[in-house]
Amino acid sequence: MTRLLILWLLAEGPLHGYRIQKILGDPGLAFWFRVEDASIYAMLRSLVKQGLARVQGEEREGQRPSRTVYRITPAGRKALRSELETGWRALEPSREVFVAALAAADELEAEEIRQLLAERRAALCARRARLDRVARSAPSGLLARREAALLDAEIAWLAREIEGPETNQGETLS
Amino acid sequence: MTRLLILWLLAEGPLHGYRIQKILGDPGLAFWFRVEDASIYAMLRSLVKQGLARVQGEEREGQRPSRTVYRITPAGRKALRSELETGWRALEPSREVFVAALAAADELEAEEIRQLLAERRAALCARRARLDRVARSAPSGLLARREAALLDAEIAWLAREIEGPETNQGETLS
DNA sequence: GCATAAATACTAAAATTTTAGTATTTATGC
DNA sequence: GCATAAATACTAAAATTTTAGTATTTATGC
Repeated sequence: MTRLLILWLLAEGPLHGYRIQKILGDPGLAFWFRVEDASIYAMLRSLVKQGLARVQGEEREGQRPSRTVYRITPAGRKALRSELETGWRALEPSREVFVAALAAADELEAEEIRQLLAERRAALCARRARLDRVARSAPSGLLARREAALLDAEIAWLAREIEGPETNQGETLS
Repeated sequence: MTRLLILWLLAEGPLHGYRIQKILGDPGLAFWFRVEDASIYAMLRSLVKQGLARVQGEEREGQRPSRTVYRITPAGRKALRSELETGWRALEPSREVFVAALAAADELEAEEIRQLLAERRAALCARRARLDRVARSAPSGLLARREAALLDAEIAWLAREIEGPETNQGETLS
């Protein structure tokens, strides 16, 4: 994912690692992605090693440390296209810890679970409210509309789990 | 996530790596998680290193290679509890390549996008059908009901994106 | 004007995940 | 009965991600 994001940014013009840090840290993008600073630099080195990017040169502003500027290569553009196609088609299993925690629900008691689900609902509602504020600066409307649909669905599901066992007639929480 | 899953399985009794492989490979679990074989062995070594598990001994069946059996330690049980609590609370940004690909939608043309979205809808519908078959053997009902809610929401969203631009009056696809 | 905090531009090492195997043993088809 | 495929139980190395920094420069508060 980091690879795809960085190739995508480089496709629009040469950049240095720190600039990429700032771009990905902007609320419009950080809402969706979390890429550690160190991963950016590691990925840039890896792209160069694979011939997908190359060092364009060094830049310096005032007395600040100098910055290494990277530029995408033609091979990098091809790689971006192919990563995009596989990315669009990818149906990956979730890597969320929350999903693993749900699987292990039998380790917790029903009341504890209800409490944690309520906490999650509050957190998701907060994220939903933030989404409305960030949607305008989203890199793509598709992304924002999908996120809204998924958040609404999960919030509705949580409400059913928290309040619903009676209406679900007799279904247990785990 | 691998850490949480393996601690969870070990909490129910001593296991060898290959057994964990088989358990996680069972359709009931593999539907939700994808853990590479090699990660299991690496994680077991890491758990031992951190004192969360220990080697109980070697087992051997017939002429097959011997298996190293691991057992959770009290520290491991504590770690499981704490991973569970943080896992339940975790609100992680997605690591799906698809999301990055959506962000980079501007690299593709509208017609190409429509095509890819249709493919995804088909793939999600297939997964939705499989879910109905697997739900019974899910490690927790919470997991299955959440997945159903999210899949339905994404399928509905895709339908809107694919067919809807006219009804969305003038909204563009990206 | 001086102390403290924040920003700048990174790196090194550890942890984890992925890719690509290995070498043997048992099952299966003809 | 023999060849081939599949299962068993893993390992090594590369790629990637995370954690925890570094050393300087500029901004901010009093």
